[in-house]
Order: sequence, then structure tokens, then C-alpha cells
Amino acid sequence: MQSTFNAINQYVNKCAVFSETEIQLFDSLLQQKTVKKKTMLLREGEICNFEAYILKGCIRTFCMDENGAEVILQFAVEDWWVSDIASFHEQTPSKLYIETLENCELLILTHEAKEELLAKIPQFERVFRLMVQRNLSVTQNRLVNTIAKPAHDRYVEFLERYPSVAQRVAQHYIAAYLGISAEFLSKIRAKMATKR
Amino acid sequence: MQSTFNAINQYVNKCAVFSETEIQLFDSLLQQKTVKKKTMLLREGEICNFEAYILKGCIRTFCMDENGAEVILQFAVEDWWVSDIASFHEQTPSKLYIETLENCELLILTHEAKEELLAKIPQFERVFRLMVQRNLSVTQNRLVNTIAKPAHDRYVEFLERYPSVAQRVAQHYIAAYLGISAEFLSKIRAKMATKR
DNA sequence: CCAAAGCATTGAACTATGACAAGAAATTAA
DNA sequence: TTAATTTCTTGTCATAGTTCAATGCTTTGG
Repeated sequence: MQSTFNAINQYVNKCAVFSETEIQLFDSLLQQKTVKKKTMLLREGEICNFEAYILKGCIRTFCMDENGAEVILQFAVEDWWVSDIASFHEQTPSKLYIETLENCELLILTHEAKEELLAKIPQFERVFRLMVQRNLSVTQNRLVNTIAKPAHDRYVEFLERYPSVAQRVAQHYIAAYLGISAEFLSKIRAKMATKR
Repeated sequence: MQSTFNAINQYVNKCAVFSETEIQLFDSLLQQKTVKKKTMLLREGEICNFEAYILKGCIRTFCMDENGAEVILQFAVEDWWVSDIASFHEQTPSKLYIETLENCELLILTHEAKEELLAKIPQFERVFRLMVQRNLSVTQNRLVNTIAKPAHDRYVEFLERYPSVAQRVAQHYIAAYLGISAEFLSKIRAKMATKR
């Protein structure tokens, strides 16, 4: 019956240990939500009022520069969280867009719900700190790769690290994630295909 | 008398509210340390056992790719923290180097001290979460700039955002931070000088 | 099942940046 | 102060990646 929450409960239990009752409170603060493909959950300028845990589906977070070029910050799939943490916490206008790439099943934690949670069970701070820390590690690693490695290598690494994502999302999105043009990614792939 | 701790106490009090006693416990867990210029505080492969708050001086964090090229992740000056968070928390071998660029006065928080602190005063979780969050915002922003903006623009933005750092550290370090060669930075500067 | 829209591929011309080499300037140490 | 070392500059040539335009391929929705 509680199958909806199984995954997320396991997720938080990996970060810290919580009692049955604490987990129940946590679950009660989440709202389940079904969202259609290609829906914008957040646009630049809006204030982000959610952290979303993905039960099913795929989401991208991106931002747009002056010229309208999109840079993808994250692909999120099952068992990941998406949000604009800066906007969410400071309750300031976001610089990001968050868009579903597939039909999604989400568990939503609003700002108020999170505050209630942390007030009642301060140990949950740890769960969220770990989330942010992991995110930082990944982002730092990506920054270094972007600076130090050629596009070909970054693409190969992406394929190894996120094989499932690579098959679910369109190539031009992957290009926008790697920081190269869609055309150039296509050429990289062509070369890889002939070489072996 | 407690002037050494003034700055850092203000720092944490901006993140959350703490009582006099709590702050005293916090201070008692810090160790002051004086370090010479050009000292490696951490090398790749070592386990990072500290988070250091800078009272005085300047430090760089960097990593090295296969070819020996250095990518600078952070310049830290007064009122900043440095550490390899991943290595520190998981107690795993670091991928980073941390090196003083000037003679430094530091306040060191060891792993054990931090655990004691968090066990006794869980609200401190918040302080560290905020630190990590800020770091994430800055890193995301840098990633996007690196991908979407030409070197010239990144350099100008760096000068605006960190004017003091720009004057304290050698140019080839700034180049390694921006992700360009030292020679190319020099050419950018030459062009900027003639244009106005 | 077809039309329309979106997506991927390819080639040609262009551009930002890198690599190397050599010399000038600045800092450091003795 | 001088020598030694490190840092910065400038030029030439090489290259990874971009932009644009044309073409064919999928996917989607009616």
C-alpha cells in the first residue's frame, strides 16, 4: 500500500537513521503529482517553491544566456531530486528553467513543508546537506572536465556515467549538457562509429 | 581578547542564531594555525582532515589532469572556508590539492571536532549546509559561464567579482581558474589595454 | 496513414583558443 | 647588488569547435 513512498524512504534512510514515526511525518508532508511531458515546472524569474523527488520520468534543468542559448545543468531521472536550491532557500527569483522531458510522477516538498519538517526533525538537515554536497561534487567534476578535456572525452564519460540518460534524451540536449553544438556532437559520433 | 574569533563568530551567526555558550563551544573546537606561503595543506590521494577558515592570507584549491595541467577550483581569502568536502566527509582519498599562496593565519576544524560539534549542537548542520549551498551556486554559475561565454567576458566578470583576488594572485593562476592558457590571458589583457 | 515538425547528419568556411618559442620584466634569495 | 628564478608578453602556426545551409530521417498528432 505504501509502495509509492518505498523508494524515497529508502533514499532518506541511506542518509541518516529515522524512526517509523519520523518517516511517517516526512511522507505526510509530500504531495504526489503527475505531470505531462514538456511541462515547465519553473521559469526564470519565478520563485521556486518546491523540491521534487522523481518517482518516474525525466526532467532537465537549464539556464539561458543573453543570446538565448541553453545550457543544461542537470538531467534528473528516477530517484533524483530537482529544484533551484538558491531560489528555493532564499525565496528569490530563479535564474533557471525546469522542464519535464517525459511524463512524470513526482513527490513534491514545498518550502513550508520543508520548514515544518526541519523544525520538527532537525536531523533531516543532514539529508539535505548530503544532497547538496553530492551535487557540488558532481558539478565540480563537470567544471574540471569542461575546462580540461576535449568534447570527445566528455561525451564518452557521459555515456559511461549516465548510460540510461543517454538513451532517453535527444542528442541536442546532450550537446547542450556537454557544452558543444549539436552538429559537433553529431560529428564526434560519426567518427566514433567508423573508428571501431 | 577574543578578537581572533570575532570574524568567524560573526560568520556563523549570520547563518543561524546561537547562544553565547554554544559559540564558546564552537570556538573551543577550533585550532589556530600559522602557515608559510607555498605550503601544500593537502595533496591528491591524501584524506582531507580539516575545514579551514581563513583569518589572513590566500589559498588555492586545484586539481591536476592526466597531462599535469592544473585547474583551479577556488581562490580563498579572508572570511572564506577551504576544504575538500568530499574527501573530508566520506574520509576518502582526495582528488584535490590545497596550497597557500601567501603566509596564512587559519582556524582549523578537524573531522572529529566537527562531529563533536554537530552531535552537541545539531543546528550547526545549517551553517554547513549554507556554506555548501553557496559554493554550489558559485560553481554552477562558473560552469555556465565556462560553457556559454568567451574567455574575455569571463575575465572581465572575474575582475568585477573578485577585484581583490585579481590583484593578489599571479596571472597564470587566474588563467588556470578561467580555463585558458596564460598566454591567451596575456593577449586578452593587451587588447583590453589598447581598446580604452 | 499522411503531413508537419522536430531531429540528426554532412560539408565548407570561419573563429576562438592552444602550443611553442624566445625575449623582457619582475620577484626572490643570497 | 647581482644572479637566479619565476612571471608576463608577443609572434607564428596549428586545431577544436562554431555557424550556416542543405538534406534526409524520425516522431507525433490529427
